[in-house]
Amino acid sequence: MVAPTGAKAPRWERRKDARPQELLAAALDLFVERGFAATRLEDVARRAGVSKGTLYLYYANKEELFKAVVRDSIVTAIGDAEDVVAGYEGESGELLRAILFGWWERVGGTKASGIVKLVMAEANNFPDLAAFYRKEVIVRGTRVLSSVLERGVARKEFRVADIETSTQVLIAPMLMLTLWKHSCGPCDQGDVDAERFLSNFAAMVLGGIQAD
Amino acid sequence: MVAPTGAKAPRWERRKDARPQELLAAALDLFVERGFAATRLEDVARRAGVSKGTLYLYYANKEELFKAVVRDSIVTAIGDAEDVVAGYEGESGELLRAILFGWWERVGGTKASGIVKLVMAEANNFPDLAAFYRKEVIVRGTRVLSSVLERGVARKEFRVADIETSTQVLIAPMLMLTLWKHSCGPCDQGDVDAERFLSNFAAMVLGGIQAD
Amino acid sequence: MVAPTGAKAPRWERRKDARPQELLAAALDLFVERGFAATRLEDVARRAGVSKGTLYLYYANKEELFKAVVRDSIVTAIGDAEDVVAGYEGESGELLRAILFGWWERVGGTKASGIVKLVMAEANNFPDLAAFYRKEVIVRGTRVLSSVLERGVARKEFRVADIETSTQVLIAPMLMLTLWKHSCGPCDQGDVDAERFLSNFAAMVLGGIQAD
Amino acid sequence: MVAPTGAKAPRWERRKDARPQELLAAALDLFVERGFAATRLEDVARRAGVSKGTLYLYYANKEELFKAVVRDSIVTAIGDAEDVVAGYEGESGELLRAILFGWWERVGGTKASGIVKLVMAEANNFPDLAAFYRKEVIVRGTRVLSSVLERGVARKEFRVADIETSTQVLIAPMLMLTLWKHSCGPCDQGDVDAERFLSNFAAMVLGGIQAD
DNA sequence: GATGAATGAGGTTTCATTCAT
DNA sequence: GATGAATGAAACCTCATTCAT
Repeated sequence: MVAPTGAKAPRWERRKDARPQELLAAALDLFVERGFAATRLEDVARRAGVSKGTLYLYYANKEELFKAVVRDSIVTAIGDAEDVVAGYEGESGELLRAILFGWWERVGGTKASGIVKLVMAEANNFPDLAAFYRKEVIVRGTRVLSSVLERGVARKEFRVADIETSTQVLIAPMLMLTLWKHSCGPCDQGDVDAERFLSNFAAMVLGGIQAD
Repeated sequence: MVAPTGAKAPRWERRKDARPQELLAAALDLFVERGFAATRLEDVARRAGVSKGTLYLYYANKEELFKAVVRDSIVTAIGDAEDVVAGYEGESGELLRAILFGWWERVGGTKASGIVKLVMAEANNFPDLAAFYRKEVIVRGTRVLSSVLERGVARKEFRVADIETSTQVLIAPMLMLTLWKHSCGPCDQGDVDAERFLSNFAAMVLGGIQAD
Repeated sequence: MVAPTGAKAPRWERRKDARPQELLAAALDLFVERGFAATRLEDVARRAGVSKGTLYLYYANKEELFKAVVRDSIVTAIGDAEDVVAGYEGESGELLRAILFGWWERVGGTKASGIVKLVMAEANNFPDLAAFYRKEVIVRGTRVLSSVLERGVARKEFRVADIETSTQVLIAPMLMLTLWKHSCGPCDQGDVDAERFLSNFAAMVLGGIQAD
Repeated sequence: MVAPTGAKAPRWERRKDARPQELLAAALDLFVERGFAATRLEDVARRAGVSKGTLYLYYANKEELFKAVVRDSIVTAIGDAEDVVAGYEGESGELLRAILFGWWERVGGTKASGIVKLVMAEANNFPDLAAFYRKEVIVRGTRVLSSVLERGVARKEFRVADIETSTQVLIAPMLMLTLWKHSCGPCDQGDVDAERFLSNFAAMVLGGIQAD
């Protein structure tokens, strides 16, 4: 017999704590695979190994589940990026590279990037989701990048004419890279070497904006 | 401009002949606006000014309607491109420019480009549509471009190492341009100047492959 | 062969026109029998001899169906009463009797009175329905009665101190009578002779308010 | 006031004993507010400050909980009335007044009267509840009143032709008074002065049946 | 050809009830 | 005793498709 106090976490309790993550993982898989409207909650539940009703213990409805997936997979990453920027002490070029590569590691290069494609495809049909996404992802994501540029300018490490435009220039190819990854089921194009693309891209951008 | 079907068709008969076109136009609008699954046939019918039942007189089901839209808006354009290539007498660089600009005029720059995005977003959920699209659009479209390159090589106007890869290199930015146009509802980026992009693109490509 | 023009209404067309009435009748039956929440639309449809989906061709949802039932069974009666009052030429005491008996004939004495009970029981749970009912039934119904009293006063046939209070005094026993009819399933009281009750009631009231 | 179960029960044990009462109070509140079907057991449990599972330790299911509420709020009052009648030594007119006022104090004038309305509204949908209510409330309640009348007749204090009918005559206005209290959310009538109504009613009835 | 009424499978959501801890 | 996570039947509502007229 083992000492019953404290050490032994009951199997079931562990599952309970893990439930939300299991559900989010299953939902991410299916949302990415089928889109928002075509994903059936029963399938999400089954893939997570629970019943339909259980899903509703954790998420009030389909939209809330989707928001939770977005938060878990993207918003969190943006939050971390914000923290990195806030706490960074070094050179701004390094910081920009770190942010771009971090994004690829956490979002662009993972299943989460499928969410980006999904939103593009279905946002028209679900205005509430579009509003949520715009506020939590587009606005916040844009702000992080802008803040890095501003930091560089303030420290005289960057030289950019217009922060807003420059931010868009940074975002566009990232988006492209993401779409590329997800749009080639029916296109049948070869894969892009994302790492090399990112490296080249960072180099080009920094070449263009670094102060000297 | 489309040549009239027959010179002596009475006016009301033209009306009847126009039915399919009106249906296709309505369907294109709605498919592009809402996607395949989210488009309701009743809405298509209403927009075309007919009843739901009438739609089924012309198209056996939703998928057939979609295929007809694709044929009408994209496959026809590809067919015309094939004809142009087959009948072309001039220099291959000119031909390539004509094909690229023709694509923009007929597809990329029109509502039809929304179909491209739609297929990327929903092909997973409708394997039959994906197969159709691959066969009628991807394969044939790729073949046209390849044939231009082959023609250039054969006439010693182009110098390309690998036809297949070069074709992909041609297609990729076209696709990007298309997606850009349709994916920025939620991205909120500014518009791209497509004409200039195309011109630059054509110049770059031709600069890279032209024999001298 | 019969002349095909005009005269021969096709069987099916007749059914179509009759559909709403059949649905309303079925819905009234079930709403009265089971209450609003406990009535399943599938049962309504089945009782009307159609499928679930058909019901939605005529009524957008459960609440709209209920409103239609109320309109068909009660609001219409109130409207007719309004017309009677507006067009009446005779003595006000006669008019008041006509209104009270008309109400019993059209509502109180019919299945429609079950709606009154239903609203009392469930209005708390369905605020939209309560608002609708208050506006279309309570307010309008009260107004008709008040208008009769006002008419009598204006023509010096009635003598009432306060129109509003007197209207309530008229309504209360009517409501009681209605509830009595519907509340005795579980109460097992004997039936009340409604006609006699109404006669006595009208006599008493008129005795109390008639000018001389 | 309720006599404590046992003199030496420790305080926390009293807490435990109080559980059922807390549950019954919460259930009464919600049943009266929303009706039987629309009341969610989770809400009952939460209002009583326990978990949903705990509720099932005390009551096997929703119907049993409802029966317990009826027993606690109405049947007990009837039982007490039975005891009063059985032990009464005085004049029967006094006894009848005591019974009627006792009913108002314990049931008609309290939340419990909402149960009466609820049963009228939903008994159709829950035959078991209807049977229970009929047996425990209608029959027993009727019997108490009948027994008072019989006592009066036996002691030559009352003079009634038909016990059964007279009992109904007694019950009817009591019921009306109850419904009045609960049915006027949507009716918007002013309140009735219940005490005065009861006094008058008792006087009228006694005037009618008292032997001299 | 044209209509539009009718269908019914399929999706989301709710909630009484159970049971491992 | 107490908990609350889990279940799954059932209800509302949608829409592609059919078919009598």
